[in-house]
Amino acid sequence: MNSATRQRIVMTALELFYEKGFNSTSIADILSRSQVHSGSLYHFFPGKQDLLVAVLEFYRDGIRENLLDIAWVNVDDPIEKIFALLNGYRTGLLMSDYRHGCPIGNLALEISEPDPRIRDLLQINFTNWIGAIEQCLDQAGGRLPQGTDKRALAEFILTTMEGAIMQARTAQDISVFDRNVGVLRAHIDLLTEKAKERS
Amino acid sequence: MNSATRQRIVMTALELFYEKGFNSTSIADILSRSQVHSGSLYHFFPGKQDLLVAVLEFYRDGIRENLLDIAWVNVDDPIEKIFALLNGYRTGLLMSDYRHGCPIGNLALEISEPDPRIRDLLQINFTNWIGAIEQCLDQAGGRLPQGTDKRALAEFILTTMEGAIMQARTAQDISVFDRNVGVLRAHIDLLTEKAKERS
DNA sequence: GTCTATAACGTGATAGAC
DNA sequence: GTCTATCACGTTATAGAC
Repeated sequence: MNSATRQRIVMTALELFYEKGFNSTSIADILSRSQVHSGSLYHFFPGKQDLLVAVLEFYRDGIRENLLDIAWVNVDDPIEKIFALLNGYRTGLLMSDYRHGCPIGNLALEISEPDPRIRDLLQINFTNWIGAIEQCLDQAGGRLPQGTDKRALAEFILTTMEGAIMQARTAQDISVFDRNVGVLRAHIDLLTEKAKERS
Repeated sequence: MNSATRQRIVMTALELFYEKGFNSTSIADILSRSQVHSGSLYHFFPGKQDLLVAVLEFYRDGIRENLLDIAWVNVDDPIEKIFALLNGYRTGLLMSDYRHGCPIGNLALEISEPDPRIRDLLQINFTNWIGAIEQCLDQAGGRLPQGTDKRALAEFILTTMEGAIMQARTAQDISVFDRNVGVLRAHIDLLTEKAKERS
């Protein structure tokens, strides 16, 4: 079930979907980059959609070790964890010359009529990301005003990330990303200031 | 140059790109829905990319009358104009059963290697939108703290809109859109409160 | 499980009469 | 400018030997 070939296929598909999008990636692209032959691929995956499912499952299962743990190395403060994660996407943009944004976000906008498996997997990936941020906000506990809706704020942080990436990619200019994150930082600062006043 | 046929082709392409995306829309789709024959289409447009250019030019040239004027009917307050515009996208999501997000945002994420014409047109469409919001913020003048970077805030509002749409579409749930707009509203309220303190 | 060969289809695009 | 017919190609997917 998890042969080396299968893994290579999934990782290659992941890369290509990330760089070019799902529709613009052909099976032939995947075959040539992964050095696998058509028969092998179709042995593991009935069709292209199933390949996408496998990729989304990989993201879902690896969010901790492939994303969060890497971004949070040497970062302890829960608020700074949030900005460290955003900074990871910033680095991805720069390193890839604006080809790599957020893999889930790209797919979420590209797939207009997803089959239910795919829609659910996109959603669970977003939900897990939001959940991780919400945990940070919970840990930041008293620094936020009483009654702050931490779930809504976590969703808003995802929103900021996705929107900032979209604009930076289009402009091919990181400064718009930085300004967006700056406004988010300003908002969180206003919240922490407000929390201090009360105490 | 602007025959009825040409217009019908452009409007049909606009609709289909909006609903299904650029790559997932075939020339055949456009021909059948617009009731035009292949020869006519290729008479006006050398290729599919040129059709996208025409669509993006239509958005660029019509932002005032097709978007802003409609959203701002009976809305005078500059801050409320911002939320009225966001509410227009909310309505679009609901009316289309989450198929219609932001046409520019969708294309911006879908087109991974745009030719320069297309990238420039995506960018100018974003810039015009941001500029309209910035004008609102300028009009709201003294209600914001001195030294507020209104351009950055306008970019951030676009970010909020795009991210909120992305999440609402994926979840097929308008409440996440509303919560995102709610956090944006809270941020702007905090800014106006802060401006009042000073005076 | 892996390989080669190829089928079946949809795609963007063209030719040429009218 | 519009129409029909069709090409050349790339696509997903399959067949069948090994």
